[in-house]
Amino acid sequence: MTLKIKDVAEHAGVSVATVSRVLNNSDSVKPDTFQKVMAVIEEMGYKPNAIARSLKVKNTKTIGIMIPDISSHFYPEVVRGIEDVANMYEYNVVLCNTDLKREKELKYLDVLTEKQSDGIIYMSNIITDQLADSFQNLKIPVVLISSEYEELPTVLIDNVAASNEMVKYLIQKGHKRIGMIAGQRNDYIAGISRVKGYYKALEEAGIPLEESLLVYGNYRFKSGYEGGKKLLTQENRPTAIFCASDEMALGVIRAATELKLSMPTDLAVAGFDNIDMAEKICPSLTTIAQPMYEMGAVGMRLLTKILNKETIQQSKVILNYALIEREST
Amino acid sequence: MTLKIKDVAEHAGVSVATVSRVLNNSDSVKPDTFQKVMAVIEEMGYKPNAIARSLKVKNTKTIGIMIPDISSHFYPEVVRGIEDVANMYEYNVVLCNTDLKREKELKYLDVLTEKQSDGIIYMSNIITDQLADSFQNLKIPVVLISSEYEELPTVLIDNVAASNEMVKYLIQKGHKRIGMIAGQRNDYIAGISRVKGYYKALEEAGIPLEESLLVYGNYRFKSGYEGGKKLLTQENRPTAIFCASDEMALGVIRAATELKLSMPTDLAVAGFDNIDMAEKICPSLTTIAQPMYEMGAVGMRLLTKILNKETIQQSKVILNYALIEREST
DNA sequence: TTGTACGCGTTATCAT
DNA sequence: ATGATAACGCGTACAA
Repeated sequence: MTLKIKDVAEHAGVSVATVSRVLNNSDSVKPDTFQKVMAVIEEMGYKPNAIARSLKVKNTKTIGIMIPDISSHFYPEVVRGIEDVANMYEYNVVLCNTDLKREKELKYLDVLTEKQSDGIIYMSNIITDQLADSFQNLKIPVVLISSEYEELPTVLIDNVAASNEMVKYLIQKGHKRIGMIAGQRNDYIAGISRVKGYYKALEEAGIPLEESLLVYGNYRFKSGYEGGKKLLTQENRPTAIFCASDEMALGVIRAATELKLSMPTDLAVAGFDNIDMAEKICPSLTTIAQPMYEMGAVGMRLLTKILNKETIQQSKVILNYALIEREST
Repeated sequence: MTLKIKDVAEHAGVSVATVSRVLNNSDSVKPDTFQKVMAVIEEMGYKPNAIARSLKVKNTKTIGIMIPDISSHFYPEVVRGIEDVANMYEYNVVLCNTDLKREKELKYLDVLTEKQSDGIIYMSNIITDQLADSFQNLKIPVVLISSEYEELPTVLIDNVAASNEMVKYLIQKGHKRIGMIAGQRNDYIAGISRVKGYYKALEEAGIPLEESLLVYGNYRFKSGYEGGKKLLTQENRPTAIFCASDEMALGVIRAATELKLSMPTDLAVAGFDNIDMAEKICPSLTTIAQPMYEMGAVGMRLLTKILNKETIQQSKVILNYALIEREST
């Protein structure tokens, strides 16, 4: 049987109330008794039971992180940002991989609720109405990262502007036939928005759109590889390819290498995200840097504010991105 | 105020005991009443309070994962394996990034204890005696992954054999001057063991050891890059370099590229781990595949067995590795 | 098969 | 400044 507050109280010759007081150094307790109780706690190696405490105080200092898959790039860095500031505010994080499966999401929402999590951070670009419904019915606050849904608090970058800037940059480099490997069509943030920026840049430059230059992927390497093969084997191939994710850009680089195209002379490749590998591979990758760590940190900070019932001036936080020029263009 | 079991009981016209029974479908409850109670639960949208439950049943269905840094390669995949089987057994995981800092480790150990975690999975190659002490004093079970400490249960691969095999492979390829970028000197698993395998292979082939061909790094890209520069700029440079991690191998590839060496003709490079990028970069990387997902899954499975007090036949699980030949050699 | 009542380990209110 | 005690929401003997 593990030690309880009562055992400490008896050994110290005080009441449990007093022990509780020194534990939370609340109220006023005479310095003498404080010392005495502290000594006994040390000596016995007593550790308070946070579960019992939570039952009483109605918070658990625990939040849930819902992401598609921790083993996919982009997320670990964000999660690290979340955990670091969670840590500063004495929160723990429980990790939930949803694989974007509806049942898993709902199941986790249930479990997190039942375990009385104080809040939830949800990440992944696609939010269905049904899921949003569940969020609304939740009694615990939710913060979105790189997602958007009506009035829910969120932190992200301006995806349209970022992709627009990247395509403009490619145009300035002299490219006229610019292909794009886009994200998913039902993904407002990383899918639709980035295509929008691409279209906008071409229009502004007076370059006609060509349907055959736009293919869709799912952000993963394989889809980039396949999309790259498709774009590069057609007659009159593009001289530059812009990808909605770095992983897909790596796929394009591999495809180009197999086709004996050298970069950036034969082909320019640009990505999106700036995952850590972007600067490590050869050729290193020109890309849009999303402040991943910061997105996590800011998202968690926002959540703590909500949990503390502080007034938040803006519930949609737009972070800065940056175009990073490297060897691939 | 949120719903309690009592509210359900009143609405259903039964006692709280009965409601509790249908919730845990324990004991025997008449099908009629079962249905009735279930209906009320549904209708009211009642969700049990897992905290109160935990206080009573003395388990939380939550385990802690302690790793150095989720944003460093290798870990996300392992964590995914852990989470998947944790999920199967209805456990949740709380993620703890320790940065290998002693105070953070101890702090997390405390918090996990106070929050009554059912178990802990600890990952990171270096375990000090002091930390092991804390483990021993812990009342909750610990499983190690890719670590080793006396009798603590663990899952890992045979690092000596794996590195030995890789170096032998390089020798068979005709290399005589083989450099190595090793891990840390105080790291028994990924540091010392892999050097041991390297030495062994050289000795077995009758190749004399040369001190200048062995440099130490810390598994990260930068240390690989610097080590690579060092090895490749010395007179009579090695024709092959074996790295104790893929990240360091990527560093070597970058260094070699900058020195205008082409792979594998001028230089062969081999890594260790088989992180997902290993097959995506150019040249793709020859490496030792550690079954990362499986290591996590098996580790968690081991923990559930311990938690269920099942008898475990072996507390040290050695998993299979594989040498994967790719373009870099 | 169902209900009553106690206990899980805390915190917080109200006295003293 | 300190102590007694009632919650917190649930599971489970023990009774019925």
